[in-house]
Amino acid sequence: MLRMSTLLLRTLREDPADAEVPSHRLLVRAGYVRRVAPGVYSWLPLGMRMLHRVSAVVREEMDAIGAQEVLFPALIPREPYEASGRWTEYGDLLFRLKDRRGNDYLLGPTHEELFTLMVKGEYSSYKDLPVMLYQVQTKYRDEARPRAGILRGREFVMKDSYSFDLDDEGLQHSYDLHRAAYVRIFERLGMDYRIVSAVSGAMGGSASEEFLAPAPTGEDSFVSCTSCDYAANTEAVQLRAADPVDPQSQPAMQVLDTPDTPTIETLVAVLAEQGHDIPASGTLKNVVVLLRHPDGKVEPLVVGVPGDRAVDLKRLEANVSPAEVLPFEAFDRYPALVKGYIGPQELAANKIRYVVDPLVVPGSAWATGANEQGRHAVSVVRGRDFEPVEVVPAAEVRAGDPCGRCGSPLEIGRGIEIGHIFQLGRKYADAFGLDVLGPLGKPVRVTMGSYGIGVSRAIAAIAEQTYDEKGLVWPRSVAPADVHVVGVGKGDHRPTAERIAAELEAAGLTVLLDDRPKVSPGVAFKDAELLGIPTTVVIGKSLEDGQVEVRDRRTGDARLVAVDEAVACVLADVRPGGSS
RNA sequence: CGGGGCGUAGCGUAGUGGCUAGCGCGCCUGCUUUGGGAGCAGGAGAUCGGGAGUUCGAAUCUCCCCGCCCCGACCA
Repeated sequence: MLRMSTLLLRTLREDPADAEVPSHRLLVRAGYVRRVAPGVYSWLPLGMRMLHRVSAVVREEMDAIGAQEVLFPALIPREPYEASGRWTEYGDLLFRLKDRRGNDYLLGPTHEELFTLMVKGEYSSYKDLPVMLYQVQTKYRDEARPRAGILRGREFVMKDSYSFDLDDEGLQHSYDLHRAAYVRIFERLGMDYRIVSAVSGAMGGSASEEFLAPAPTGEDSFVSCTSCDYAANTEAVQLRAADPVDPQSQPAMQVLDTPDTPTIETLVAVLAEQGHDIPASGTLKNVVVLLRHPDGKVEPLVVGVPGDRAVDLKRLEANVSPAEVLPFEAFDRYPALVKGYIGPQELAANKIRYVVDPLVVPGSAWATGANEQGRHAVSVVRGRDFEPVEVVPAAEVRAGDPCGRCGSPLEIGRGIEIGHIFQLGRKYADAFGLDVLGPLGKPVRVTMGSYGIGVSRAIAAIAEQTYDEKGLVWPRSVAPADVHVVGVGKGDHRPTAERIAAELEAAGLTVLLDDRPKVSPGVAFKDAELLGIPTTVVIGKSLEDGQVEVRDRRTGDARLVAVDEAVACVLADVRPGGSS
């Protein structure tokens, strides 16, 4: 039994000044977590219980698909990450440290390397596969900007698992098992979630899906179709583009004097004055970014998008991964790039890479820069006047854009990434030479999948989805206790509260008992609401009539029941099916 | 990395050169109170982020440093 008289818990009457998002504010106020450093939090007893409960759900479902739990160190020597290339690829995101002898170590951001090495070290036959391993462990990432409390921390608890298969078919099977397990996990956690297509990103590999918890404070934006079941991270979305046009059917390119038109807005106005009625969506905006490749090489990249849209840098970066996108400023070193008047016509001749968004379809005609100060060109046609080296989705996606699958309008939402599953392929198997001997006596290169759930983040995400103006409102499956027993007033209220609490505990429930001496009813009620335990039993003035009150935190519903029926009544609420 | 804001007790804050740094919450002692963040009385708790400087006198002015929070990472 959790007794509030002795529980390490102090609720705050006021919001902490440094917390903005609801989950952060409430988890601190309700005494679940405390900040130790930016993005680094301590978990107090109630928060710790939640970590345990969420982890338990995750473990049960992972075990159920046959995954085996292991535990790797968080403190890892440099060598494995050197071998995979991530010692450099991860850049500043990696926490690095040295031991007393000057040897390099890191705090693990994810553990592909060590899992791969473990399988390589223990297994050597195709008969050993497939195998799935997982751990629940603390991860470290030196985020540029930790934010929102435990939603994006630099230290966080993650379940990561990895599958090892002989072939693509096996990988698909392992992936499907994980996907189904994740569905069960997030259902059991009582979360609202969406499965969206994702870009596999820096990890390499092919199929990839994210589990997003829709919430206004989420950092990811995703689109979902209003008529079919297509949903995707905005970075990965495929829009329906217009059909290609025959370039020869377009009028000839024409260069115009357009003084003082460094922006799309000014350009459209000046073109209109000159009799060219071209909307912003008919202009071609050419944005220069700096691309940094994994080998350290840096080059400018010009990206063409319709002028009425911004370049979505996250989407661009996701689609040029593993290269990194940086702001470009060195116009003085590239005279071919005339700031404000860039057009794609001469970029190839100047050996500058030019890519376009799929919205810039083959044969389409555009008004764009003429690569001279104060001049633009109209009827500049893809496939005749310029040709991109590649088509890269990079334009901002807007609500109402056509679904790539069915053409219906898309809607946009924000979500918190709580899970990510993807088919890694052989990147790490190649890096470490992970082979097993096949049935024909020849080595077979193993193929891998990688699957993660943010355990601590899930707690914050649940808070974001369920809180109300009074405080936290936990789903039963993760709440730090099943029932909160509050005894207020004098006389025999307290002994009765003790008795009911003991009976509830004997029935197998986790009970939080407010047995603090001398707290006023108001304080006890406010705290109960702030803490968010799903059911509260109030033993108070109605005891004179032989009744106690059973409250539902989520609905606010309160019922008076006879003292003798209180335990049965609570049990019926906590375990609706009557099972244990 | 850029921009903005902020550092005063465990938490929230007041205090623009002048006496012993004030208030609320929380905490301790006593009495009263007990269905919606109780009352009275007494108390503990602060190197005012750090350093240097100006001054008879600095939380307050100057300089440097450190830390934190938020926003932005592009608009050609």
